[in-house]
Amino acid sequence: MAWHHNWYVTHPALVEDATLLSLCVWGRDSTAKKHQARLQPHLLECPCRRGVDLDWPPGDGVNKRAFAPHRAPRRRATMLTRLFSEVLPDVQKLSGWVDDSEGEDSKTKEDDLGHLEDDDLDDGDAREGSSRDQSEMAGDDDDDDDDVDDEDCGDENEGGDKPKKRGPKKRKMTPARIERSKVRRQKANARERTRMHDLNSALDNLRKVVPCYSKTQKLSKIETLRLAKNYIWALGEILRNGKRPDVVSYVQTLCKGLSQPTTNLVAGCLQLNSRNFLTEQCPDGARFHVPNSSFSVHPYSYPCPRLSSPQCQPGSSGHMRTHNYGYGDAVYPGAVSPEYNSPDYEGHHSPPVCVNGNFSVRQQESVSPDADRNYHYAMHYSGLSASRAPAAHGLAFGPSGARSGSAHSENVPPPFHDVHLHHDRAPVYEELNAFFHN
DNA sequence: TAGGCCATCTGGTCCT
DNA sequence: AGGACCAGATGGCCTA
Repeated sequence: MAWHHNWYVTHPALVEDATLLSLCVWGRDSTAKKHQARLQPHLLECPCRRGVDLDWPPGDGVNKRAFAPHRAPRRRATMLTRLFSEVLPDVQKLSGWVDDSEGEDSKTKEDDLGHLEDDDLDDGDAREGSSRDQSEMAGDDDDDDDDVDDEDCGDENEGGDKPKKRGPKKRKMTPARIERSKVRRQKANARERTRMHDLNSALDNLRKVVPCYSKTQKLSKIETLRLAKNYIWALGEILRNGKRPDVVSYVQTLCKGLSQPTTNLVAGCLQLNSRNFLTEQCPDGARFHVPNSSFSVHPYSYPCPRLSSPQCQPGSSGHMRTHNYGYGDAVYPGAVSPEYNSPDYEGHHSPPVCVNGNFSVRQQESVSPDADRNYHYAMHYSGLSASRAPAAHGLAFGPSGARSGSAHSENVPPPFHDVHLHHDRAPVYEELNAFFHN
């Protein structure tokens, strides 16, 4: 459904017609009705425009973004609503709450989104009312001393003889009450700010542990959540299937539902990071070979503007290379050479992600005895190549594994530090470790 | 300039 | 009463 001017147009091909209709109505053109009749079956009036005199296009000085058509995206579900609609079904399946086929999965998602779209449209009405209510509430606040009278007036205006509202009467707003209310509001605002900052900090932490991390080009909130969901899902699939994933399906899983720019970013990271894997594990290496760091296009590559930037071109001082971060010759996904000077890429903050199925354990930089007693460190799906990182290859999961991984612990980048698992999960990872190292 | 993303303010609701 | 959480509204910033 395309959005245009004052209407939702149910078919993109009708956008131009809708434009014409908009202009006719705006210009009080007599042909407006004719156009409207023709388009009627395909139009849905913008809910927030109902009952409002048309003033399109808005003149100078009018906040065009506040104007209905441009506010259309805001009718979409909020981030959390979307998140739940997208993530919850997968999480449920992953955790065994529900069991359905893959085919039904995508259908369910589409249905969910469809519901959302429908709800969004309906929401317009609700919001209109809500907005009206809010403005009335605001009016009450502004009119402080008259609020009780206003309320009574409202009743009289509507019904005349209607009985007065029952319930507690609003207390008159004295200056002291207004002041208290103000202070309360300010405190609430401060709390809300803090709360949102905490939420954002948590999201930042999440950004650091999903497969693609860049300090300067941050994933958006919703994309971070989507990628995290996909990442969890991909890891779950590996556990379920018990075999190394195909690089293509791994990338596809990670990029499922992501926007094109994010897909490019993630694919770029994985392409970069899988370089080692690709050249070592593909007998027909040419298929995935990334010659001279130029990241030539193969059937599964994604065009990444950043990767095609001059900095990334062969011969430039900033061309991308894998980077030794002090883990022997470990190659970290997202890691780039120090020679890659672009501040945009902070590959070393990315978690170890790999498509070759090798796990490794990261040890905290300095582990207190207490921490060591209570936790062992999470396994990461690592980009360590078996042949290039023999130390990592031999790591074991669980407490002993954590200790064995401490050889390079001082080099662990900060983002990994707060990732740890409780001991009661250790057997699972030991089992995993055994599997992946057989 | 439209659209995406974000921060902030705000009022409502629920809970303690 | 007050805090946590939520969602709507709004305006700023950035990018294609």
